[in-house]
Amino acid sequence: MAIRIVIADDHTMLREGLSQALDSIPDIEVVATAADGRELIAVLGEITPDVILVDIEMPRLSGIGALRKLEGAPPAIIVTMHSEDEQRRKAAAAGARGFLSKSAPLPDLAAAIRAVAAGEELLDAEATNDVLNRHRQPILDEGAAALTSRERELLALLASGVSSTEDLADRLFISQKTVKNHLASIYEKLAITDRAQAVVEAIRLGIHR
Amino acid sequence: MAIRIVIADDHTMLREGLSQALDSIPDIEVVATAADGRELIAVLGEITPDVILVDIEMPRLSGIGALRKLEGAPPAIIVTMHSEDEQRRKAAAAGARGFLSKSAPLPDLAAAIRAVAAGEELLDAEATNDVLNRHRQPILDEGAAALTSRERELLALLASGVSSTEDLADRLFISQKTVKNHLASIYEKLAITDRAQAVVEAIRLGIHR
DNA sequence: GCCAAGATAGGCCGGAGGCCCTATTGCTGT
DNA sequence: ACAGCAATAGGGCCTCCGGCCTATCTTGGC
Repeated sequence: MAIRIVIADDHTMLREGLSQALDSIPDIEVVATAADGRELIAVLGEITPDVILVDIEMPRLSGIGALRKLEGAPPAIIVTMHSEDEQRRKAAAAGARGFLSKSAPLPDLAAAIRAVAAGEELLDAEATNDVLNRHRQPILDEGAAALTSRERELLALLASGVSSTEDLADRLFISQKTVKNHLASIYEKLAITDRAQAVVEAIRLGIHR
Repeated sequence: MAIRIVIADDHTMLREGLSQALDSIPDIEVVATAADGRELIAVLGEITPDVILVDIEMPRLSGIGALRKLEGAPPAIIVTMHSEDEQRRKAAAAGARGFLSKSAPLPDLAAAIRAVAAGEELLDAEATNDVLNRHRQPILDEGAAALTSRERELLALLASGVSSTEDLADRLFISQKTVKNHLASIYEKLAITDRAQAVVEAIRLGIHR
């Protein structure tokens, strides 16, 4: 269902931080991480993700070096600190399908992952922006995508701890009856049965605030 | 209540990634981020966090440079990619209270934040490990810390979507009555009233899986 | 101009959930 | 030895929640 990715970066703070941030996006799932090129190769021997995110600067075996050894591996997005054209060229030559700076915003990274997972390429610096724009929207599950705006509002409130029918009605300026109707509709779409499960789903789908 | 921190790093992926990862720790709250030294100074003009995390390598104004201008600012932890003694020395001279490599594991970073917030120092490379060990445990809210192991188990199940009394009882091999008793005790300790709010709190406190 | 879908609101009913009590067993620390 | 607490279990009560249906009004698409 979700796009399964592996992250390779030697700096734990970036690796684990990015891992949690991406994992919290509903249509992206981080299935493994690696601290250098060799670990990445070992990981890909065990599991096959949809996309891999690879840092260039890594000890023992660099990202570019790892890609060269990984013919036919999952499509890779090269992520780097100093994004010079020289490195972009090398990355492309090593078989990368995308190229992004670590200074790129997270939504762009998410869009790049979706784009590459869908078979697109992000190597040309000029064309990249257009490709990203086409993949801005998260691919939600079937039910979640069918939620109406009012249902999302209600769900966000629920996920913030407003659980009683009365409080929900007051916050949305509607009758308690309408709150129940919306909830029933949410339950059906998300295939759940009560408010507690609704909170679980709301948070999983990133419907907050 | 929670330790309020600000993160300064020019690479968005690390900044935002780390921000989300740290924010998900119950006793840490990221109140702002900055993309370079000048932004950091501007941010600290507006708000006063308990601890600041500062990268050294940043455009316009480096982390060290920013610290030199920030006499009397909140205690700072310097975070860097290449942790050489030379940099550690400079960081200490600029008034930093802690020094960590970006390759350090996240739990160590969290421990460092707690240590510095409590007034300790992490500048001596050898002593750092002992200090960190003294701050491994997250500082949970009063109520959450009082939860028993069985209550945590139940809460974790709830947060995974097992919401009915019957299912909870079956999963824990206890009677439905005992489930209700545990829940009542959880409600009291967390100052909440129902299962939906319990899910919100469970996830906020990191009680999962 | 019409139909579908969303937002609103109501009724009715059965059962689940929350609240208040009591009680037993076993472990832990003093 | 005893107090305290965690874990277990039960009874009774009453509210609120979820399921099922109907209905109106508005909006947007074809």
